[in-house]
Amino acid sequence: MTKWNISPVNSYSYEPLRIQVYNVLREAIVNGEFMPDEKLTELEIAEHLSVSRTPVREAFRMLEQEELITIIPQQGVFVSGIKSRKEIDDLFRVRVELEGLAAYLAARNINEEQIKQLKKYAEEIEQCIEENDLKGCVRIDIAFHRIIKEASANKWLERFLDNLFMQATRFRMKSLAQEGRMVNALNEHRRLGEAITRGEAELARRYMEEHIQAAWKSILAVFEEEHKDQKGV
Amino acid sequence: MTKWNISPVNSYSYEPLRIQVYNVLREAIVNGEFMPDEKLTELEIAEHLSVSRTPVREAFRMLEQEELITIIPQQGVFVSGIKSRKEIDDLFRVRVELEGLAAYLAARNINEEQIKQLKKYAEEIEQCIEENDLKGCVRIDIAFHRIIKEASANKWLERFLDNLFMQATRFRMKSLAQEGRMVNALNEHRRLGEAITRGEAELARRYMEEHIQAAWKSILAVFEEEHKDQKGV
DNA sequence: ATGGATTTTTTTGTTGACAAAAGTATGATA
DNA sequence: TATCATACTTTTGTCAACAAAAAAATCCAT
Repeated sequence: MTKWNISPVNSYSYEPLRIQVYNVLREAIVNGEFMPDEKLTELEIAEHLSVSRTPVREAFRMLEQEELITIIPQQGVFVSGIKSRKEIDDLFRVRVELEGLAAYLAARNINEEQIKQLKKYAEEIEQCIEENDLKGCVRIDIAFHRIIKEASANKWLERFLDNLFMQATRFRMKSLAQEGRMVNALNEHRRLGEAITRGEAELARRYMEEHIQAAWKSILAVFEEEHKDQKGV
Repeated sequence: MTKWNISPVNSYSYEPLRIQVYNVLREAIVNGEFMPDEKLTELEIAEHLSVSRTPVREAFRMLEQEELITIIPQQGVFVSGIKSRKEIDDLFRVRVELEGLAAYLAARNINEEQIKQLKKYAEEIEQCIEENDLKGCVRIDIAFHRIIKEASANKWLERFLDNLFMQATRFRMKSLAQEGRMVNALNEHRRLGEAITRGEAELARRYMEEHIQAAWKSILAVFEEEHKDQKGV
């Protein structure tokens, strides 16, 4: 039973099992613990986590709405995977728009506490780059975007960005690993953070749009590289 | 047992019960069959639809991800309702952006079949206005936006717009019922449809943004009217 | 009557059992 | 050997029963 490395659920938690199972599975999918297109069977997951099928089924229904899995009735549950260039384009086309809006709103709403955090991350990421700490970079990149998302203080925007973010996560590491991408991202973050801090909303939006577009291009490059000898398969 | 007027499920359908229940409940919520903040108990819904609690529970998990209901663990399921001005603002702030993007993409992707439909709706809505047929207007307004959404051919955009659209539906009727709003909406639709048909993407985006902003203002007016003597309650 | 503790009822959370469909293996026939 | 029908296994869909928590009702003391 060591097929997967997924955290157990906590029997002493007051949270319903379905929510714990949901969290465990979401993490596992986002972190690539399950392979894309892999079939997840209720019983197997349930036994791994030592719960019955019911909470697993309910967790599946929740994950389905976020496109992390695909449920085909009477057949089963399959892990979603980004498989075509169009899917990447669809994802980033929307992300450019929504992250841009988030930056715009953040520049108008951000409070002192959040500004302080933004500055802290700016310093930390600089250090990560010096040490060539890829994982640290990814962690801070995520935190940076989270602050802006929260500062936008718009429920729908936050929800949608969460969805898109999870989908993009699998690519983030590979993208940042590219030569020069990390340093570019740092610079993009810096001027973006400054624009938000100064409350220049339209400028912040433009910088964010350019930042996401750069990430888009970078991820496409990774994708094309991975698929260059699989054309027409 | 005539508390609600909700459609029964079809025992001969091949669709799993959870999906049928989900569809029934979604329609009921969007059409205002349930009151906002009303508590839905599993057993009551199950008995109404002559199914067991299991498919009802699974339908609840699906509806939760769309914010149509709020689930509080160990307490129950409550119908969501738009209750504050900020919630309307949050909704429309994002909708302006996403509908605008949809119009932009539609102008670049739309096919002959969809153009024909767009023109058909333009004629039909004119007739509805003459006959002062409010329900017809709403129906066509929905169809009009659906065509543009589908023409955008972006999975994420379509999903998010669906979510926002459902939330806005409860207000749509009241908004269009306002003096002059129907005629304005018609004109906005017309120039928007023409821009899309001609493939003028940036123009289509601007027209759509203005159209959604007008709807926003109109809905705010309705909302303020309804709450003008409830300040500070 | 009012407030608070206690019992009763209702409702949610979880489980295991059964039915039905899909998937897999077996075997006969050409 | 390939193909098709049949039996077998696995997996999903649904249900009913039980456990535990929350909500409601009852009772008592003031």
